[in-house]
Amino acid sequence: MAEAPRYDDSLTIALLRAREAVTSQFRNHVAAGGLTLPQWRVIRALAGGTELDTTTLAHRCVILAPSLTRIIKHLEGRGLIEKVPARDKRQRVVRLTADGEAMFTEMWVVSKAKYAAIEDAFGTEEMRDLVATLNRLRAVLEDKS
Amino acid sequence: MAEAPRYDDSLTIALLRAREAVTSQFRNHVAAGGLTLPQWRVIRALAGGTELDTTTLAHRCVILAPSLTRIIKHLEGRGLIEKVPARDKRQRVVRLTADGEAMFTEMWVVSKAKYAAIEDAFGTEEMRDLVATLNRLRAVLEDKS
DNA sequence: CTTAATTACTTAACATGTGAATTAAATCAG
DNA sequence: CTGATTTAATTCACATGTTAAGTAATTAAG
Repeated sequence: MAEAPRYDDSLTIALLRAREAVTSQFRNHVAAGGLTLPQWRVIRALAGGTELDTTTLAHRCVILAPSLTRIIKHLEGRGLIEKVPARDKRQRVVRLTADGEAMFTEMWVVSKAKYAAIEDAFGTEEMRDLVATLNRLRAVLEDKS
Repeated sequence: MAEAPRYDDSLTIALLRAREAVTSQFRNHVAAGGLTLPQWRVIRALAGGTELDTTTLAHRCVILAPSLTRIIKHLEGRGLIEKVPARDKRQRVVRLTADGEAMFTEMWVVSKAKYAAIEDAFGTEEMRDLVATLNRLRAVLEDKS
């Protein structure tokens, strides 16, 4: 009979749960603005007049290309982002519209406060350490490949 | 003009990337067995003759109920899990079939080795600390609610 | 015992995750 | 300059994430 593996101690499960715990702190807020969390990540990445192509945007927001195609279409339809002509005509470069910047500015106030509250509850130094540890884990795994 | 927020230092992004880095170590392996990662989590949770209702299973595997409904239907159709009569007729209690146990046993060998390799590359103690930290983060956030 | 409230799960609708195949544009070899 | 290769996005097909609504069974209130 196969041993019944511990599961609560699993790194995979711990990461899933932690991610859910953190993102759920923001989900209601961005939903009140009619956005999903992936959509909000895109808005945030473009804030402040930043112009980005799809590949860079996908990487920064941790969204796969097919999903990003749909999200861009959606946000463009809502008038929150717009295309920018690019030298390389294969690329789709986008930026926030004035409405998009306004949406970001309005949401960012509360979003930043929520992030600060998490930092406050968990510990500023502990949080910085955790992010560093997570990035180191990623670096180690990417080297293995 | 809104300040352009740092993004690589974001806890949310770090968690997303770390989760992706870890799960991607297993995705190809379970895909070779015709399974997705959520499906594999279900199989694993039921390994060793464990019988579980949908709610408990959903919690342990970090899968939402509607997704689990579909996954159970899928795995049952493949003959890897089966229903168990329950006193409470609202509940759906399931367990692995003989085929399901065989599938788990076969996949678990490699899966366990891959997990050990991660532990080896990242550090046993560091990994235990990381899991503990992630669980503490979750506890802190759940208290805030 | 009967009905209201609760619980466990399912269904529905839409958004995203994921891998494979496609299309269009840029780059490269000859 | 031409054809082969590579690159950037998109499209397709299917699985899961997410919320809200719906159904059936249990429990609780009277």
